[in-house]
Amino acid sequence: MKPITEQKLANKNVTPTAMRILVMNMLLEQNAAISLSDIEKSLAPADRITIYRTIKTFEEKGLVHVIEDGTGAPKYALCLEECDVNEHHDLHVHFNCISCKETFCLPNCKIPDVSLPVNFSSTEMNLIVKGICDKCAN
Amino acid sequence: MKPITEQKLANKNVTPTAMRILVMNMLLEQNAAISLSDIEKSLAPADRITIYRTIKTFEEKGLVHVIEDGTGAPKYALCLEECDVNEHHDLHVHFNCISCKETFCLPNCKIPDVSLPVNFSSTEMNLIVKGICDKCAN
DNA sequence: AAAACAATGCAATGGAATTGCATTAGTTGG
DNA sequence: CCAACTAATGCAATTCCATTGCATTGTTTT
Ligand SMILES: [Mn+2]
Ligand SMILES: [Mn+2]
Ligand SMILES: [Zn+2]
Ligand SMILES: [Zn+2]
Repeated sequence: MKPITEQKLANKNVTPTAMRILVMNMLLEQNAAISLSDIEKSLAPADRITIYRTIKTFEEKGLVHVIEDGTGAPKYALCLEECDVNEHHDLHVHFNCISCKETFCLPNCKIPDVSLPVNFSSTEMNLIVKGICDKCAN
Repeated sequence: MKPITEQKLANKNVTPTAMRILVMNMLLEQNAAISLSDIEKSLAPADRITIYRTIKTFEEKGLVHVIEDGTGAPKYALCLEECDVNEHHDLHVHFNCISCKETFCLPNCKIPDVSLPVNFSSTEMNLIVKGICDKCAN
């Protein structure tokens, strides 16, 4: 097992089983967010439900965050270290390229403050930008 | 048929059938976005698939916009007049209250500009804010 | 009225999320 | 090391929702 994989799992008290190591390694290799079925295909013939539960566990433990990019299929990407069981802190923008269909985390692109109507208070924000990514820009 | 209902449908060249009038009236009564199953329950025993196709038609014709609020069930709300077949122009923030679970359009709350990384360009943005709404505030 | 087109209702399909449960692997106290 | 317990897995089954096919019905056009 790569040391980084081991560390990621250990940091969040997730016991490093074979499947979890496979999924974590796959997540570490990505430069875009991936869907459950992406993982299933890549890890076939591994059991679909075990993958599902692995991702659920990762999500609960603050290892990955879900990105609803409007394409129908939720995508997953590794969290920053600061995330934990109780709260995710990925307050960055997510970008869905309408050309290559990839969804990226933009960790340096923070969600700006918005002034809500009076008596509304916010605990969480989610900004999806659609457009053309750098690789697809002509 | 209420004149406003008739007008909404006529404006977008949607022929006013019985089902479409029912659904449009229901949408007009709401002060929060509603899901397909909300409509189904409210209009029971009307045919589920016809409701589904009605909403699809409304969406395509620029009568309603979809809100993916992260709750799993897509919500629908009436568009502003400026929306049309080719493009929706509802660039406002959507708010999902974690207390009452309702999802609201905040038409006066525009999505702020974000500075994307170099060579990324945006065509569309979607901002969901979660928190406590005015009615649920302490 | 006939033909053409649009909308509907019901059946059927398809896909993905979720759960139940029996089995297997891993951990811990004695 | 063994028994007892807990965690993780694999497979079947369920549930839920979106979507399509098709025959029927309603509407518009000529
Ligand atoms: Mn992210
Ligand atoms: Mn809206
Ligand atoms: Zn791209
Ligand atoms: Zn509320």
